[in-house]
Amino acid sequence: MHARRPTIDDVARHSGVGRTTVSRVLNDGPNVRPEVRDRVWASVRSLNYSVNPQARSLASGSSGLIALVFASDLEAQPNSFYTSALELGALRECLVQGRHLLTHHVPQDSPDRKRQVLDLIRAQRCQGLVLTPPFSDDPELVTAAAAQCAVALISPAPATRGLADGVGVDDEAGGYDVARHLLALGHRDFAYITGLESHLSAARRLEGVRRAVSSHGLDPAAVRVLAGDFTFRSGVEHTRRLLGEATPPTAILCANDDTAAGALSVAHGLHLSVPADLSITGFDDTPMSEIVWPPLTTVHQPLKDMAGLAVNALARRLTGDGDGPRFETVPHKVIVRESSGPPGAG
Amino acid sequence: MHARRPTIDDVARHSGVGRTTVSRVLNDGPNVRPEVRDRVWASVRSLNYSVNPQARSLASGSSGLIALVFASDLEAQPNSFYTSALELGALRECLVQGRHLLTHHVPQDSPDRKRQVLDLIRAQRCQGLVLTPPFSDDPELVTAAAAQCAVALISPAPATRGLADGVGVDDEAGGYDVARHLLALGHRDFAYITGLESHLSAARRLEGVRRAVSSHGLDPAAVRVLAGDFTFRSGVEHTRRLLGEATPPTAILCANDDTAAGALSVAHGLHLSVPADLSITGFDDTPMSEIVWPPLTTVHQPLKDMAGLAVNALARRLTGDGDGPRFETVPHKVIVRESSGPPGAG
DNA sequence: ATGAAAGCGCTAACAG
DNA sequence: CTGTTAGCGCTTTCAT
Repeated sequence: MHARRPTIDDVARHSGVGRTTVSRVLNDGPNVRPEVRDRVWASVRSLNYSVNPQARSLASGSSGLIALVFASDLEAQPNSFYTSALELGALRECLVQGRHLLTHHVPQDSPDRKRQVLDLIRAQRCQGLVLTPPFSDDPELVTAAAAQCAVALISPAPATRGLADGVGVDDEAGGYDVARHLLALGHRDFAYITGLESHLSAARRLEGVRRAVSSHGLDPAAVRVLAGDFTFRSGVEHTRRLLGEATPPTAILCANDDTAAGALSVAHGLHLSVPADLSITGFDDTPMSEIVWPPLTTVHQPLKDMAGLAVNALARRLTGDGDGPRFETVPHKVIVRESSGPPGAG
Repeated sequence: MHARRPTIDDVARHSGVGRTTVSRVLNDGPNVRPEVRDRVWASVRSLNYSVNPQARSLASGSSGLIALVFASDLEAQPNSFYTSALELGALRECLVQGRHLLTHHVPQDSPDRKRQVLDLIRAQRCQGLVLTPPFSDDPELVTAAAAQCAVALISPAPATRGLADGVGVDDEAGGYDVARHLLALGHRDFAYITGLESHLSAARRLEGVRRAVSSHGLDPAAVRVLAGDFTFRSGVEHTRRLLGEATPPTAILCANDDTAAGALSVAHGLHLSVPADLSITGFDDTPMSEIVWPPLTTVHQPLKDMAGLAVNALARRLTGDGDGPRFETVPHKVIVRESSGPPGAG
């Protein structure tokens, strides 16, 4: 397909220095005269040289690889916006850090998911792992992974926060805040469609909702809770059921935007007007919340930043920052759009 | 973090054979007695050995890397569903082929996008490249890339089909088919919101629409054409303008689902009912088309399969299949949902 | 059918 | 500041 690529020795010869010096220049090492440095870079450009990453990894014993692991199925495209946002954020930070990103999708429910993750580290020689929910909630998995390489967690449960670095919003507060928003609008009768129960971060959102309800002097047990799974479909099914009841809730809070979109869809099908007849809220503030009609009131989560911070934490760790595991809370924000309003306006 | 990993020599010693034999077993090579083969595999398992991919690449001179290149910005998440589908399809086939996928996002409008793509090949030692639109339409880029490594194109324009392998639906026929669907419903007055003009595959959809209109005895020049860019936003803006005209069209065809979602959103904002007052169609059949209300009539494109076939073509090429460039047409299908119906029903 | 030897291109001590 | 010397773990001739 093409001629032999120039090697580091070609550059050394071309610029009249030793191979080690070229290596130093390439790696921004110390102890090289500026003059020589320039000469070497000139040779690099003129020969159109670029280091062979495989050779570098082998020699340095460091692959530079970071894996981003999602719990999903290769067949499905669950929460495309959610995963894309994380991936983009991770990719960008990897670029900055001079590392490479491997994206991996591991079946949610696979019994040997732990094995699959560990195999990924082993087989690819990954040096860092970004674990997303619900993997980031699993102390056993996190412990096993952390024994093999650096680990950073997206939205980890409190139980795993001591085991590895982590980034996330205060999910409980996020739930509390949306619920307060609805209470302020006058709502008193709520339903909450949860995410998969294994995703603890989403479960904490419900706790926040309950706290808000309590703080308003209402009975938190009166919040109807339905077990969803983050999908559009689960939003559809549960909302259909809820709206078939004798006294449907006036507001449905959903564990994420996809679920809320499903709820919205059912409301339309029944010719209800949102928010006059029913308020609906999501979580995440993915682009989906602006795409549906009416645009969703939701809780913003800075997903790209979170992934970037996770990669950054890994990079720090890999270059020898020896602190204990640190959890970084990033700010969330209730974004009020048109899917929420005062109840009974219809 | 952990002890030294076992190397091929450890396995050789453990199973009492030479290093070369182990390598043969690992690579399914010939000339190994079944008995020995079994013994080696047993050692591999018992030592929990796995090959070091970096060392293998270096020694064999083959990285096993395939890059999937998107024209987009790291900041934006354009067509998340579209890119996710392609990525998932490519990932799955890479798994089958024992190769690794590198996903790359190159700024659309970057003047040195060609350089960026070529640098990717050079710097990462990629052996194969999957190019998506509009990169797959650019003969200069494709030619330059094909000189460096194997290339496969997603939805290439006719002009690039002779330069590398390609996969895609018949876009012209897709446009024709949706338009026929609307004509059959009784529509006579159309608007078409295009994608970026550099994406030739989307432009061919418009040609198909025009052909359908002509074949119905209507003037194809009467189709109002608006220059969009595949985004939700462009759907919003153009639809707002269209519906402000004295005689708005009865049907708006969009270059993709995102744009159609934007059109839908405007219709809702104006309290028009879809499809009674206005029919709207998309293209791609991403999950978005089922998420919006009403669900979109659209043209299905088997994106995951397309990406898989592209990777497969690369793999064949890399293992020495010396045919000329082959373009594979995959089937499209009009999916009729509720965003299209007879005009004037409102 | 198997093994010995020679690198792949690079980084990393260690000498100067 | 700079070069010399060893490998990193694997595949690949080439003998046997």
